[in-house]
Amino acid sequence: MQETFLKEFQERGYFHQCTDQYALSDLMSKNKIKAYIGFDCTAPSLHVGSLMQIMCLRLLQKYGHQPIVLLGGGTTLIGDPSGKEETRKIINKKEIDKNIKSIENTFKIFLKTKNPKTKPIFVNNYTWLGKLNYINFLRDVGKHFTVNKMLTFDSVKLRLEREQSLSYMEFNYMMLQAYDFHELNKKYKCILQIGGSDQWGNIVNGTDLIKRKDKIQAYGLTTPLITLSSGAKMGKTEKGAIWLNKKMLSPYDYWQFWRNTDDKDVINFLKLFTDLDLKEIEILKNKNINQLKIKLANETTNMLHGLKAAKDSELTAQKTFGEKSIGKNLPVIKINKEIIIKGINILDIVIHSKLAISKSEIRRMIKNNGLRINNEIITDEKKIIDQNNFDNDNNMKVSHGKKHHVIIKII
RNA sequence: GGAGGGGUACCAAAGCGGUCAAAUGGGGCGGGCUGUAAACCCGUUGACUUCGGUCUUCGAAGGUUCGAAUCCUUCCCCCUCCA
Repeated sequence: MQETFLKEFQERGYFHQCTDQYALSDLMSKNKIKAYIGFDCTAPSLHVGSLMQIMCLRLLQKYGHQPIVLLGGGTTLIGDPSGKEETRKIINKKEIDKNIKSIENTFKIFLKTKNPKTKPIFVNNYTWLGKLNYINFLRDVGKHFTVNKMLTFDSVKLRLEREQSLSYMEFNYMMLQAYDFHELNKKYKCILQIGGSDQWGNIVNGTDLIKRKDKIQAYGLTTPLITLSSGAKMGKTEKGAIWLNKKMLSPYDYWQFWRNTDDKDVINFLKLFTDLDLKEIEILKNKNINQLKIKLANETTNMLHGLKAAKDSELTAQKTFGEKSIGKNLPVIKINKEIIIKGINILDIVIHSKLAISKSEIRRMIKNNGLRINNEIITDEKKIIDQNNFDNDNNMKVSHGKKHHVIIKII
């Protein structure tokens, strides 16, 4: 079998379902196509949960196909009920537009933008959805949908079964997404939509609509939902989402996220989230698991934040966890010289460091031996911090547990 | 519109006049073991505190009471059945 998009797609573990695998494979090995993935714009950044989709777009480029990135300015106004147990809060258009700009920048990092044949086409479905006329839409598009069938889709069925309310607005979401596909097909000859497995229903509706309305065969392809070995959903952690944006999550924290991957997930993640050759990964398998995690963290961080950020993060981690010294990529919090000369209570300086949000929390940390200054466990909540706690470079390290460290620097 | 059920901390869920800052489980955080892993064990999980206590919290606002998450009134929201 020749090297094709679909082959690597499967080998890397991106494949879940396809409307017609063989026909699509055939088409894609003979022609260069355009394929699209839609993204929600509910936040100013995507998070790791969307990374696999982004990797799919990169793979399209690798094989000479052109990705269309649909930023759902219109559909985000409605809210996709797929995979959600309850209605999301509705956000306004202004906010969405701001989010779109920010997210678009992320794509420009992940995707190659030079080659005119494969550079991503950015579209915002508000452009066409915003103009729709209700009566016309019902006549043109609505007639192709039966409520009987719509009720059988998981996004609807699950809500009904769980007795969670589903508004009429959300109920219409799948029609809008189907219409998006039709629109992109008409405008750009886009023939394939890719999405997470929870998008299957929405995608199939799109191919159906195109078939009925335009008599064109379009395809749908879905990726599996990635859950960690622990069963948790990818992308959301205790501290919040793993954002693909350095303003919202520092490169060091991003690196740490990957560094802390469960043993059982490491090889899969190398396949899913790095560009490493599959043969290379095969060889790497025998390496020390912690070396592999570092490799994974370096590759992923490099892809998003650049080589320097990846290397700095590795070095900082090495210093922090290996030598227990101070690495430069740790977050730095500044403090005024006068405050330190006077002396400041340990509780106040930890609040200042943002490692905790309340003094009670710090008292608890101290009680549980979880707070350290320069690697020394703090046992007295009345301790006063002054110049003597800082090194020659005016730095002091504050640690919350083993993993959370901050540098306090006198200015 | 009618009848019923319900809204409790991050989530689920108990409590139904004082012993309630509120059982229990999950999640989170910390500690131990280890490899910055998993599993397991232990502690902790409203805020402030001079560690004596003080303040705020059981959908919202009022009221009864020495005392309310618990009783009453009004309002808001959710669910089920009927129309």
